Amino acid sequence: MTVRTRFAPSPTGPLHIGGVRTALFNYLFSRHHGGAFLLRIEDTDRERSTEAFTRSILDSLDWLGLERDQAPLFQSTRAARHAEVARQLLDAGHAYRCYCTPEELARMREQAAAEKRQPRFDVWRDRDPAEAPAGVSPAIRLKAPREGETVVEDLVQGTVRVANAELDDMIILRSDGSPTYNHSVVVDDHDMGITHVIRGSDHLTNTFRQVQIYRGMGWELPRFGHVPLIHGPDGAKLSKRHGAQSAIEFREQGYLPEALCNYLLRLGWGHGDVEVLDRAEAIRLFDIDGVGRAPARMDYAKLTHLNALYIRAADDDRLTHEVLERLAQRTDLSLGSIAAGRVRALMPGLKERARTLVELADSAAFLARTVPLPMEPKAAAQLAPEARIMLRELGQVLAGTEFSVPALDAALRAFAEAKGRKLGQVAQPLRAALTGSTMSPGIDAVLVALGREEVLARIGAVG
RNA sequence: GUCCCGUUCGUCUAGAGGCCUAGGACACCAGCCUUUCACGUUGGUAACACGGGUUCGAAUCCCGUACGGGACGCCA
Repeated sequence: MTVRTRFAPSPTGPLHIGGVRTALFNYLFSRHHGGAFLLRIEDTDRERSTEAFTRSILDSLDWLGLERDQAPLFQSTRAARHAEVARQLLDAGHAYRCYCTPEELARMREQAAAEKRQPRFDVWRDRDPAEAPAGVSPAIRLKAPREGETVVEDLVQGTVRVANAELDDMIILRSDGSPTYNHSVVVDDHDMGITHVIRGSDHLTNTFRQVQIYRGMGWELPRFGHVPLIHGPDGAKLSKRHGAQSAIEFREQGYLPEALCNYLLRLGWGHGDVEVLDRAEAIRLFDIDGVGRAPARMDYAKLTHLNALYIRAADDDRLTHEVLERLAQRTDLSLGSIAAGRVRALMPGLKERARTLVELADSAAFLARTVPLPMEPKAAAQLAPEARIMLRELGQVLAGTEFSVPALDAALRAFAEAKGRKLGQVAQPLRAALTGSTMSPGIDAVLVALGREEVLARIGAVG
């Protein structure tokens, strides 16, 4: 049997971090087993679903490199098929028409709560349809079994069982003829030939009821795998105050997609002591049975650490492109081809020090400034009168030095020695003059990236 | 409230009855490296929720308790 998985988001918001992980697990699982990974957009809630969110989700999946094997299926196009299946269930006696009003349902809910049991909503289950009130269009309810138990062999949660007496008769077709979530999911998963349903564990209890539809239709069950949810650092539901939540936000905050995927993969799944895995390794090693059962907390610090690793390993041209795009958003810089060249030239030194693309761009900003540079207070402190005098002399030396790292390094050391100073006492004022900061990549690399003309201009501006 | 699921360092995890004096990673602390900041490197603090069983032996199996999460919609 060829494995077919799917990711089925509803376009009522951007792709959430939990969704990213669910999509990733589905993707990795299908790739690991040489199967297919499909996408279904669950846009049956016409009120809240938007095209913009659909696009946004698609963009995020592309950004993450989770490519699908077929064009997405839009659930809203399948209403007729859902109704058809509901009709078949009705004809086969597995479902019935329910004429309850919302008020009656509320009353049943209350009563069940008072009796400390689950509501069943089954008053029309055995009632004569002839008693149906005129002018009320019925919803269609599934007949849940009353005796025995339903057992789900979950790939993640293990054997999960519930007494059938706990099950209610859920609605599969609303009174307006539209399908409910639990119904359309089953029909679509079946029709799409999905073999493995990997989704958030918030759907686990739905599964017991969905199973009844498969049984009623005589369809083969897919395997289920319910992965635990992601919580915020404090164990509570992930919320805005914790930090980024959607793929878009992580992207904006300068995280690389491969770092986010690596982090999310390791969250709730482990393979020995392996912490860093690229996509190929992930596909090779991932399997659903290795996923833990307990919810995991989001740890932004660990993600950031992983991101730093991936930035260091990333291609310089790619990073330069990302940085220039971010710098272009800023109004305090003069970004031209010269500055772009400097960014590219200094990228090897810059990327060693940045944990996110935001930090990387910030650290490169000085390359796109014009004199006089804005000075951080600590940098200004490096430029005492005698330091300025020293820099003027140093400028004269640099005017005649070859602009290569070895030559500049030698020149700087010779200069410091001649002045009876430590190298740091020369490098720090120079760094301040050139960058406006006390932190930067190695000073030789900065000199080379800036070029002689700009270096002398910046030294002149503080002298 | 009812049902389902879970619980190893602060966090993510390794661990499938003896290999555990419980390993790794992040974070934290200290040292080294050093032209700054990082990186790197060396070392350190730190966990089997609790209580009963089973067993020669339990982090690993069973039961209970506590705590946490999820689900209980004509939402998805």
